[in-house]
Amino acid sequence: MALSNAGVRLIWPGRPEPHPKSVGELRHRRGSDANLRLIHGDNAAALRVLAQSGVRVALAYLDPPFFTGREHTLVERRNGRTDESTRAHAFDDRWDSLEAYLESLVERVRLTRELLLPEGCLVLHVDPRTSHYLKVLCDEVFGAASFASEIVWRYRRWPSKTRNFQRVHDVLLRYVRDPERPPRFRQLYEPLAASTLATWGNRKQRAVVDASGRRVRSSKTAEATPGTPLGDVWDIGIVAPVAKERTGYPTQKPEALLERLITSCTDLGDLVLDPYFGSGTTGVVCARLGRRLIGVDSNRRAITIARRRLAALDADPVEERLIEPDEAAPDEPDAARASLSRAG
Amino acid sequence: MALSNAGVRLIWPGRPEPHPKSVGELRHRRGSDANLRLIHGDNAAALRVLAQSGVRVALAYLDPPFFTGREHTLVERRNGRTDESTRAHAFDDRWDSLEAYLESLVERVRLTRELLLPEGCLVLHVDPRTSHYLKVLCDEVFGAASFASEIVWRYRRWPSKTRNFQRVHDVLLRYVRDPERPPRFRQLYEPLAASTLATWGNRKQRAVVDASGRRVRSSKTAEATPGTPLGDVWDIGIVAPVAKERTGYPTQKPEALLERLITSCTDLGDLVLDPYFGSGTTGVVCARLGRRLIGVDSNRRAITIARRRLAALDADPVEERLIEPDEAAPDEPDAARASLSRAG
DNA sequence: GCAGTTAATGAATCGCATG
DNA sequence: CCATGCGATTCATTAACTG
Repeated sequence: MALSNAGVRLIWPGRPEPHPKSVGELRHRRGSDANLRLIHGDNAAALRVLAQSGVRVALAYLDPPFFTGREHTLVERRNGRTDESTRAHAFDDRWDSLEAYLESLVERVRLTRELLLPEGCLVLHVDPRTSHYLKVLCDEVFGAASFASEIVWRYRRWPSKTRNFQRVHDVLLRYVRDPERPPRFRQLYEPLAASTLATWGNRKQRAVVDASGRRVRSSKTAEATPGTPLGDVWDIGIVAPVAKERTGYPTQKPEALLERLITSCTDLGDLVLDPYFGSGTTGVVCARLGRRLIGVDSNRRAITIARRRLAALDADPVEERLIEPDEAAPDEPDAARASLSRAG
Repeated sequence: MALSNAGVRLIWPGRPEPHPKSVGELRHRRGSDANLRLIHGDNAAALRVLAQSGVRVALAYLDPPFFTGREHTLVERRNGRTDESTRAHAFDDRWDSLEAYLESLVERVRLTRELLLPEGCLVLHVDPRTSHYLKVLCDEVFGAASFASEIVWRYRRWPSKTRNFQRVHDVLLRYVRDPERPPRFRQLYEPLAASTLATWGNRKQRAVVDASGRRVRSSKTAEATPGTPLGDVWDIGIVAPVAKERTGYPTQKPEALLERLITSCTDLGDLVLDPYFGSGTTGVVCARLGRRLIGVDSNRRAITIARRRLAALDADPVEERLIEPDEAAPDEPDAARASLSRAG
């Protein structure tokens, strides 16, 4: 039986219907490499502008706030050391209610879906305390048949004292745009299980069937196996607190995680979208793997950190500022601008 | 912010309100060890009877059908070989709709919750395609604050050809009865990560904090570490097709999985409830670990297989037959009885 | 009737964990 | 080291409905 969720719906008092909004415009600021676009502004508004301009992406990776109820800050890092004096606002993860949080996210998911190529996919990175609500809502947006995978990212961290199992995983919900069409997918492999290796070495097995067509046994072949096809539970270390990879931006995701996702779900030259760009790990991996990118973040410092990381890879991303239709000033001077000039 | 789901509710046309039903009665059949009770009959009806008799359990493990849309069968196994000629009905996993499936399960969850000790917990073992709907519904039954863990069971299996990540995990949703009270919990440990072992060996680390109370570094201590506290992602092998552990019953769960759960969530002598008993793996582990058990299954062959497995451990479980109030015959003869007599 | 959609059936598959 | 069995796979095909 195909999983159909027709009729099952998540509701709450005052849940709004989606409705169109007027779009803003993008103003170019600096940079020369149009394969890497960083957009400073509200992501919902940016997604509307991008939709109107006809942009279509192979992969959208969304790493939104996790409903922690906290305001998250970032620290400057110089020579691998944090400088506490420069602690600044990164993003606000305080919400009036679970409903408000879900509404905000599902609106972005809905807008992002419009930007997917027919063979494209969306990956929503969340926490196992909210993933279930979001899965139900995303099933409503995409249709349950478009659900592809619940990817479990298993990491290791400093244990906390609790009368419960340590929470050591995040959840990545993957949806394809069109379930009828084979999605972009490159088969990756992981090492064989120890027991298989012990029994079979790295030789492929072949099923042996008898005259009546029933299988009787397996046999070893001369062919070497590349490993077992990659599963949906990924054991990847977090970015260690002292790692060189650290940017000082909170909730930074490891490059290995993004690399696996981008390699699996896109081809060389494909366009990747990240509406919650943060310190730009997605951008770094895209630059390294030859994928094009659009990253959006409402925080000026995030854009600056991402720009520096990309500059270190000899990339010069185009930077744009989103002008929303109701903004009075055409291109207001903002406080961060001076510091950016120094940085650039 | 504590996760509150007040106001968010899963609905569908015709979703029923829970309502009380008249209870049946249990009729004793055979067996002498009242620490192990096997009940043959509909589990919802059995849960009502148990509630009325005042039974309270420390752990309820529910392993319901996974919404596969198939009828599952079992085969006889003699000397580790399957005999195809004896293929028989095990359980029916065909449903009119997702709604019907959810309704059936959530009713059992609601009834099971009533049987939990204040410090007890319920674990619902499901599939990542339905886990999200069930989590939303269970949050409604228990309150979101009672949600303890999403446990991910990662296993290894034969890969299938698909343009997607191989699905290699199940989900176990754990809820505590009373979030205000410390639940039964025994801290288990797993081996340290390879990188930790390389740096620290098996010595415990101690956080070193400076005068201002901020942590500056860690130091090695003389104390040996028992490992890292057990996480919520469990890597446990499936029961191999040729393993001695195999019963011939479909969807059999490995003893290692139940052992970890039961050891963590119960003390010696505690009562465990399994309303979807199947071939009785929960019972085998309970008998081995000195826990008491109530297992319920509507399939006569399942009860028979479970009884045999327990007999092999020198246990003689009490077997009961549930008589529902609307049943005409007081204790009807059933076909399986003769074969059971031979077995017993 | 016929096209279109859905459900049931059959075939292919190879890594895993025993014995 | 070698033999063994198989699937809470997935994919393709056929059969059975529906309008």
